[in-house]
Amino acid sequence: MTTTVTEHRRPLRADARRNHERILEGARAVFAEYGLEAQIDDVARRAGVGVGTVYRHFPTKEALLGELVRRKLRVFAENAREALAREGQPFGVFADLLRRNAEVCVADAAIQHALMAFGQHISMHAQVELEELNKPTAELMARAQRAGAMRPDVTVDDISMLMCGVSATMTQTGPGFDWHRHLEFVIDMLRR
Amino acid sequence: MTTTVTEHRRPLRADARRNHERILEGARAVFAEYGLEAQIDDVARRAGVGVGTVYRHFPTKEALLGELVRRKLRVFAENAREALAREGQPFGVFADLLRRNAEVCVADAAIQHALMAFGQHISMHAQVELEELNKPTAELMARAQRAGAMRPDVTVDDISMLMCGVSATMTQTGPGFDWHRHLEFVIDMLRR
Amino acid sequence: MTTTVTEHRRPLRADARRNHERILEGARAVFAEYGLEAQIDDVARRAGVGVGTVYRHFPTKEALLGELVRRKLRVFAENAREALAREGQPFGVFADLLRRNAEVCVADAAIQHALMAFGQHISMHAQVELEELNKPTAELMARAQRAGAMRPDVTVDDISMLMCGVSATMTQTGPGFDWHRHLEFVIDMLRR
Amino acid sequence: MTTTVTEHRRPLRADARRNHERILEGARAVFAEYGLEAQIDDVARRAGVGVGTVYRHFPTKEALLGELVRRKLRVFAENAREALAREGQPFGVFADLLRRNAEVCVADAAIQHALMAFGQHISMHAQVELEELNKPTAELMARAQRAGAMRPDVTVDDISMLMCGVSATMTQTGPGFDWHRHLEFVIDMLRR
DNA sequence: AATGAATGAGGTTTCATTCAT
DNA sequence: AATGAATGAAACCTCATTCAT
Repeated sequence: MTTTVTEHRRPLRADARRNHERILEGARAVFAEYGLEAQIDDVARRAGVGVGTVYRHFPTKEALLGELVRRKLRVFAENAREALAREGQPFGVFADLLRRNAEVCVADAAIQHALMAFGQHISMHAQVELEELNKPTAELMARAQRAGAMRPDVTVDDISMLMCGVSATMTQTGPGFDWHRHLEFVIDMLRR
Repeated sequence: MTTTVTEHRRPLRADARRNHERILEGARAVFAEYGLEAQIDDVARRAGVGVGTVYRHFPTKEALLGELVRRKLRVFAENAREALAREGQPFGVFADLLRRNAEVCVADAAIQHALMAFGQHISMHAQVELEELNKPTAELMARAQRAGAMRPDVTVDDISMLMCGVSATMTQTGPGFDWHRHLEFVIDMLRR
Repeated sequence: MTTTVTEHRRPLRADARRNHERILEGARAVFAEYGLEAQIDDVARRAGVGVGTVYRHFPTKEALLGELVRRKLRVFAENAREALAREGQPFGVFADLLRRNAEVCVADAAIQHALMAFGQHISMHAQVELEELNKPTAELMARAQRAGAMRPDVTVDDISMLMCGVSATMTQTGPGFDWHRHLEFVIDMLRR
Repeated sequence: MTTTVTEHRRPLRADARRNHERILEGARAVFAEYGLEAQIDDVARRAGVGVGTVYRHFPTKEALLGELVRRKLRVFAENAREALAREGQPFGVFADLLRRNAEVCVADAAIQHALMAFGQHISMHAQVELEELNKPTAELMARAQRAGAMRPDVTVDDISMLMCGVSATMTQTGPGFDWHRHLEFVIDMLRR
């Protein structure tokens, strides 16, 4: 696990960095529990800091959500890089990566809401992280495609798009809605 | 295309029904334009009625969205019944139905947001409409499956789930996000 | 009991007069039940007519309340005239009148609220009825004062004022609040 | 006159307490001027604070009125305790207390409306303050009664009830309505 | 740097009154 | 004359954000 500390102009004081973490963790928790309508006050309370402190670290609610999303993307990327180092059937390795990242995702379904709600914005706020994720992902896909185990016309962007659909399922509780099943359908879509 | 007039307890007065329609149309329009954060006042203004009138017809924003969703589902169902009457390759007929309903969907992508945001609730409020849609859909699928042209393990609920994923793509504007492409992936996967 | 039909420009049609009565009775009932914040719609529903009809008969909510108050005053006056015709100890007769009118009052405590809330206005809207009440009351008081049984400095206006205090007690539910007791204190105030 | 500072869980910050006072004073003023229908926005404007601040201090209009009433009751109680320490004829001291508290009352007659309108609730929200008032009042009455200068059957609750009646007179502007006169009737009745 | 009180634009909702049917 | 749908000003309340301490 690499140290994924947010890059700031100057290095934060130890206590400031501790607060930064607590806020992010608090945000994750309350958004997961109450959805996106959770208030900044709730985040602050959960994090055990004042609202002002939250705003010192994140200029807006959107920025806070953005950071949560970016962190998630970094975890995805980290997993992808690990997969790259793994031995085994290229398609199986890739499918396992999708399964693993989906598990990461479902941990706080609220981020899904964020991903949905902010939609277009995300791609702007997380350009860098998206690329970091796409690079190893593309390589894994190329391997599977060269091995003839994956549809040759699928792209990394397609994966984002299809996984976004799986995320949508995570946030729903319709009858027969089961994201594991959705994910396996997606994996089937990619096969051969 | 049958006239899908909303069944109400008592038949509404002519002017009331006209307003009912105008409100729904206005709601569809502003939600499409500004997303779910559009306000009831906006809906009223667009519909050319007073706020009070909107509240007389729909006690809450959720109720209004619910009715929009139900209407959409009724159109889906109507299309499904028509498909049932059509001649041709069962799988092709079914795939065309999915394409056609997706087009209906994209017309006002904001309703997608509603379907996402309200998620869990919708299925409760639209139980009847969902069944009306599922009945002919299931029959179409059974035909295709009997003809050996569709995966035998797919269910109607799977279709809802997968199409919900396609809808998610409609609301996003990521790089390489293209719901037509997403839909064709789904259709390909369902084949055989 | 005299026929206390409201004087209107032209005599109302039979059904209109019936509605007039039903509205007043409905108003009395809902104001008694829900207090002054009861809505005109509630009055209409209770009366079994449309809102428009209420407004045809009473131009404003205040006018409706005014009429309710006037009716009450007319009953008071009627009771006072009856007391005038009665034999017996002048003070006792007067005290009984107060007791009887208080009972009329408590029947719908909400009118009390009206009397409180509208305060100053009432005297303007019910000038005539107030005089009709004051005339026989003054005579009864004069008798009791001549008999040396009532404080000679008490006036009719004092009675209004003191009874208004008793009414206040009716609307309260404090510990030890008992309007019967309050009334007897008032009667004691007037004695000798 | 002691400084009657509101006891709170934690001591409020200096500025918060200042606002607390300003809001209460603003409320007193606007309710006095416009009656109970004055809006929270008016209170805020008069107090020179934002609406949100009013809501932070008092979650509802009723809570605000409740506090105003409690403050008034505390002043009454303070006066009662002072009377207790005074030399002189027990009945005279008591009568003067009633006159003095009535003057306090009339200062903002609108609170009377509050006492009327909210009626039943107040007694619950001001239990403590009421007892603080009743304790010294009961002692003063006992003295006067022992001295044979006051009706022996009158209780503290009776005083509340009768003064509530006097308050009602303050809010009315009928012809001949004069609360000083009403109060003297009450005092005369209590004598002996 | 941290705190949490203050802000006030903006949202929802109500209801006396009007007006088309 | 009766109806009840429509109106919209006004009330209430919330909450992202700012700012004094």
